[in-house]
Order: sequence, then structure tokens, then C-alpha cells
Amino acid sequence: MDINFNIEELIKKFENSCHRVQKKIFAKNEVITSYIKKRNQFCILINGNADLVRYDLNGNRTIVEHFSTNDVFGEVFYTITTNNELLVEAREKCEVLFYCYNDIHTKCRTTCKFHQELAEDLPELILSKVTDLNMRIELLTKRSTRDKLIGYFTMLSTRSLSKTFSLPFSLTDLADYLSVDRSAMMRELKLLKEEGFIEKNGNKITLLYK
Amino acid sequence: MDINFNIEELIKKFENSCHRVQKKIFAKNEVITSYIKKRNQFCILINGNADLVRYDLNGNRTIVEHFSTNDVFGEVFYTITTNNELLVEAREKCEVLFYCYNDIHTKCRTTCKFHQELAEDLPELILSKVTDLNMRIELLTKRSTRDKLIGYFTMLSTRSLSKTFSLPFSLTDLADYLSVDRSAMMRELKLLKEEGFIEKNGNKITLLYK
DNA sequence: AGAAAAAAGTTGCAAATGCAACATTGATTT
DNA sequence: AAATCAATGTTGCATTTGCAACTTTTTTCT
Repeated sequence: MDINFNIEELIKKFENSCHRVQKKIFAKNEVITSYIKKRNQFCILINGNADLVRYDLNGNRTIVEHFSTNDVFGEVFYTITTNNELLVEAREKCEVLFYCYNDIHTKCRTTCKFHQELAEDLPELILSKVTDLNMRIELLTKRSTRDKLIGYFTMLSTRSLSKTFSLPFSLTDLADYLSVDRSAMMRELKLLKEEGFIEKNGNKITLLYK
Repeated sequence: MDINFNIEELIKKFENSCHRVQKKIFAKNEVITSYIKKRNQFCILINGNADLVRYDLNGNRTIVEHFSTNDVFGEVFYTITTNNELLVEAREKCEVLFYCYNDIHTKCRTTCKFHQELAEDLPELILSKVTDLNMRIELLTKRSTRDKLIGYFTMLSTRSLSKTFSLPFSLTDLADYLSVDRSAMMRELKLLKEEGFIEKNGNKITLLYK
């Protein structure tokens, strides 16, 4: 599958064609959107890094998804079944495009160029999201912390086409992403180093197995 | 968001218009497809129930996804990062539509009516899959077996608009779906009954909390 | 209807994980 | 440059979970 969707081009077109779309800029740690308050919103992260975060009743924080440049997110992708708070938080300065999902297939299709093109490329955009989510599920269904770590590292290694790669997360956030206790994860990480499975220098990891 | 995609109608059209699509029928327990052997395949389950199942190296079985009528699945949704086997297994008699994802946006768009319409409705189809996957992740990131069970029951209750609902799984399969040990799950289920959170008769569950 | 297989239910014990409370290092702010 | 805050790293202990080995009940097959 080859995704030939070019978001840069699309944005250029939007800027002098469609006025139903909003572009906003957020500073580090600002809340970009809340999944409880808004509905039917569809967002594209043009620039930056952000996380979809859930806080449960016991105060546990979970990074539900991690977004980087060109990722899509928003409430259309989410059916709320819990009463937990779901927030998208900027981890650094972020540029975000907002608009209403309904607009895509209804009004704009025939009117503005931006929406027309987006409608065409939408399957690709969403599809790449599906593959991300499936990968995430693959990780989360692993039975032990060790298997989750190894699974995650293997994925990063495959993506970067190298045995050595850097973590996109702090270790604290990685624990929240893998949905395990941080100290338990640190313990397991230490064992993986001691047993010679991995090497770690700063936020760079090297796989030594296989 | 309202999904007005009518798959029945679409299939009727396909049957006398497009010859690039295959319809096959599977008996219970047959393997519908393997995610390692094939690539770029896109499937619609017209009728029946099936599971996407993973067997890991320790012999653990995980139900990665559960499909029922009108669900879509296939390798296009999946970037293989592991060497575990991923199979779609029929849990009962299934009718399945197969075709190649690439066809959707390339050749068929201008030629056959079936693909043309499917291309239009594809965002909706995939989007509903994304909401399912997000719900799944929400469950899997819960920290304890108890929270997973309660989360799952709450979701079923919300969907059926009733405090009483029936489980779509056997308990054995539910454990594989929630990615926990079956006996540990049974123990927790017993506690939930004893502590008055739920009632259970056969495969019917009633929520007693809130 | 009877046999066989699958699912449900139970339990003791070992291992993994979470929790809490720290010390240490590194980064950011004033 | 010092102070503050965040991230990393460590450990003991309690709790949860997984594993293995069963029995009982329900379903499926011939």
C-alpha cells in the first residue's frame, strides 16, 4: 500500500480556498481538544507532537495515542463509552487544522477544492490510522511487560530499518503508552540490559537479539 | 455521525456488475484468510461471525478482533511487525467478499459500479472500524482484570441500551479478547458477583452498579 | 441416547506486577 | 549560578495475575 497523500500541497490549497476550516497554534502542554465537550470534529496535526491522554478515576494516566506530523485525530474516530476524561495535549508547539467531519461528504464536496481533495484522500488517511491502531493492539495484548517492551522495540527497529533507534517517548510516557507501571517497566528494562537483549545509551536503544 | 452505507444493496449491484470480486462461503472453524501469506486483501463479512486470532510463541491465543455481519477486515488494515501467525477463523458459517484494495482507487473507479460506490462509502466503513479499535484500546489499557471486565460490560450495556445483555463470546474467548488468563478472569467474575456488582444467568449479564 | 469434546468453574502456589517511597541525575527557569 | 522541577533509576513489600491441575456442567457429534 502506497500512500501518496501530500498534506503540504493540500494545506496550500486550503489557505486560499476554504473558510470553513480553522488553523490554530498551540504551545507546549496546552490542551488542543477534549473528546467529551466536542463532537464530530476532525483534526490534522500539521506540525508538532501531541498525545491523546486519558485520566481514570484512580488518577492513572494513559497515553491512548501518540500523534506526530500529518496524523489525524478527533472525536469522529471515537465513540465515548466511558466517563473518563480524554484530552489531546500538545507536547511541543503544534499547528492544528480543525473542521467538522460532516462537511466532508455533504456540502463541501461540490463547492471547495480543499474538501473535495480531502474527501478523495480520506480513505488513505484513515487507513494509515487503522494500521497504527492495530499495531497498538498487538502490543497491548502481549501478556507481559517484557513482551510489550520487546514488541515495541522491534517495531521501532523495523520502522527505522536499524538495530539502533531513539525512543519517541520519555520512559515515563512509554510506561503510560504500554499501560504498565513505570517502576515495574524500569525493572524489566534493567533485566533486558543485564541479560544482553538490549543496550541503552540515553534515549537510544540497540537490539542485540536475533 | 450517521452511517447510511447499505451493504445489501451494494452486494446486489456487485453480483451483476463486477467480476474482480470473489464471494466465498466458509464452514465453522475454517480459516478464512491468513495475514502472513496474503497482502493487500480487503474483505467484507456479509454474513456470520469470525475472529482475527493470534497464536504467539508460548502458545497463547489472543482474539485480536471479533467480526460480525458487515465488518471489514483484511491485510490492508494491518502492518505486520511480528512473526506470529494471524488467522481469521470462522466461528460459524460465513459468507465473505474478497478483493484487492488497490483496485478501489485505481482501475475500477471509472469502470464498474460496485467499486465506484464502494470507493465513496469506504471512509464510513473504515471509520466505523476505527471507533471499534479505539474502544478496544480503551479496554486493553485498563490496568486490572476487574476494570477490563467492568469496562467491557459497560460498553455492552450502553450498546444494547439495557442493564441486561448477553455476551457475544464464550468466557474462554472473552479471556482471550481481554488478554487475561481465563482462570484469573473467572476468579474476578466470581468476586464481582459476590460483591454485588453484577448478576449472571447463562450468558446473560445484568449490571447492578450505578 | 450415549459418548466425546468443549466450556465453565475452582483452587493452591509461584511469578509478575503494582505501589510507595526513596535517591540520583538531568533539564529548565529566574 | 542556584534553585526548582521533571525524569530516571532503585528497592521492599503487598497484591494481582498466571499457571497447572483438577471437577462439573453443557454442548456437539455419531
